[in-house]
Amino acid sequence: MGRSCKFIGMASSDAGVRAVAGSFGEAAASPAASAARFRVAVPSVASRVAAELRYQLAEGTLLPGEKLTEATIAEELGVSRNTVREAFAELASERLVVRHPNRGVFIASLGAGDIHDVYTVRRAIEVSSIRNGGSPERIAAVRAAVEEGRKAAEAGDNEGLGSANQHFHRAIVGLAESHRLDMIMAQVLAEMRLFFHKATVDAKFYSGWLEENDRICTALEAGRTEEAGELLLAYLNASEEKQRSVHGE
Amino acid sequence: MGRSCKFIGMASSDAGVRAVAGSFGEAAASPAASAARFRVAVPSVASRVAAELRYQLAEGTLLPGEKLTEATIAEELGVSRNTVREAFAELASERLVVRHPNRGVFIASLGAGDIHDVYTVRRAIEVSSIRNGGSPERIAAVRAAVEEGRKAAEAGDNEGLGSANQHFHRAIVGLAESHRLDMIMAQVLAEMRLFFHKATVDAKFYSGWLEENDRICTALEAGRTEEAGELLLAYLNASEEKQRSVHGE
DNA sequence: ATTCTCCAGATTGTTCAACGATTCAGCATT
DNA sequence: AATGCTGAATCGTTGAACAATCTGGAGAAT
Repeated sequence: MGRSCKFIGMASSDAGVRAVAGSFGEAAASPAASAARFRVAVPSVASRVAAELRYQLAEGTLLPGEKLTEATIAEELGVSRNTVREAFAELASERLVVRHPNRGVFIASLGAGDIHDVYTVRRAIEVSSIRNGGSPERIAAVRAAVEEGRKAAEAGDNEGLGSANQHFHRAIVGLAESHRLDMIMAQVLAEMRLFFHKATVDAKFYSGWLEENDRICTALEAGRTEEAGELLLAYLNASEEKQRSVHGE
Repeated sequence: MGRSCKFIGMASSDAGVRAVAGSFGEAAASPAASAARFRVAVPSVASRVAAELRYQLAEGTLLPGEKLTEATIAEELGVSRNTVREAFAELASERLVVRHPNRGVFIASLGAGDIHDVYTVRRAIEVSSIRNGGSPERIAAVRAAVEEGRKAAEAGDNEGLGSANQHFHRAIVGLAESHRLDMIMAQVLAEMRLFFHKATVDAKFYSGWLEENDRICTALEAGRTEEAGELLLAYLNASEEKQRSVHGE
């Protein structure tokens, strides 16, 4: 019986579209796709299920370590078990869930080692991106993220503050104008979001990096990319240290 | 009717195992998995199908742009269409195939833009890894890859030469001891393999980088990581340029 | 009391068959 | 030549089924 598909449209911002965006994002790559450039992006049901789960995951409805039962989710969302399975495959490829053969899929949880690992990736791609500078437009995007953070701070919007920080770092990676780097960064940030629910938004946690971001951005605008890279690196190291202290060990 | 599963075991070296390795590779991350640490790694059928396709892809049996029909492959490999579908999802997440909704999946092909993109990723993670040095064991692994290349050159083994080069660069990323960076590198290399079939192994293509690798490795061993990074960066830039010239535009 | 064996219940992995939806190519129409 | 239609092929999704595997506990053995 076809149910009401109540989860349509509540996809998590960009995640839901990405799966489909990938199918026409490489217009230059596949000649056959050049004709259908403006295809209407209607994500498959599987992708929407994945998006819904991503949403609940970012929202904190689903907690790390929790088990996801195929049948349950299939019924809850009114889709076939097979479709849920495809959604799981999608999420597993993003490391948001872990598959244990014959046991099921569990929401991923970052261990102490993973924290260092994630920050290693961030150091690699963020510092590399900023050291090579970027077009004026891309630099402007970085500045915009700094402004966004400042406004959120003034408004006392803690939620917006965290999101602005993510925009800042995403904008930095954006300097490189590399689709693949953007994807990697998005994935890493998604993994970290999973984690932030433990280290609940700590007021002190965000203190300080507002001006830090400003300084980094200023150095970047002035063309002192080497200095910007150093500042960013220092920030990432400090951030990792903070995370580690918050998260035991 | 259960067929003979003739493709069991012919998985492409590491690719086939990786999907499963991921399910118990994070022993520290998921506490629940600690008990079943030594589980026998029997990849699911879907993973084996994916491995088989990866193999044919690396082998050149399947060419970029080619279409993969679900039903055909399902019959050829004696598995269900649904399973093939899961395999496709796996490959799509690795960018080895591209999904066109309602049209099918096609073997990915790298365009001019993708080349630059891929090299941007490599510059970011390889240079970052080498600049931070690494443990003696990891450095020894880099040296081993250089030796492997030298021996292959002496033996006139062109095939082994290319593979040694990949080992070299993988060893460099290995310096960072980051599982995620390793995965990213493996994926990027897999993508490039797809591409090399066009720029058929050109003798001149490999000329020069043998000593280049040696010099990079020597600098690394001497602790001159900054210099090693510069050399590596120069190599990557030159390599990208070569690729671009070979590949039109 | 601890360990071992074994069994029943639950969940996953995989297959199969079916149906609507979408695309594509060829042909007819204007 | 451009447009619109029709039919075949393929994809997306569903639902049901079955074997394989895991889980947890009851009972037996030490």
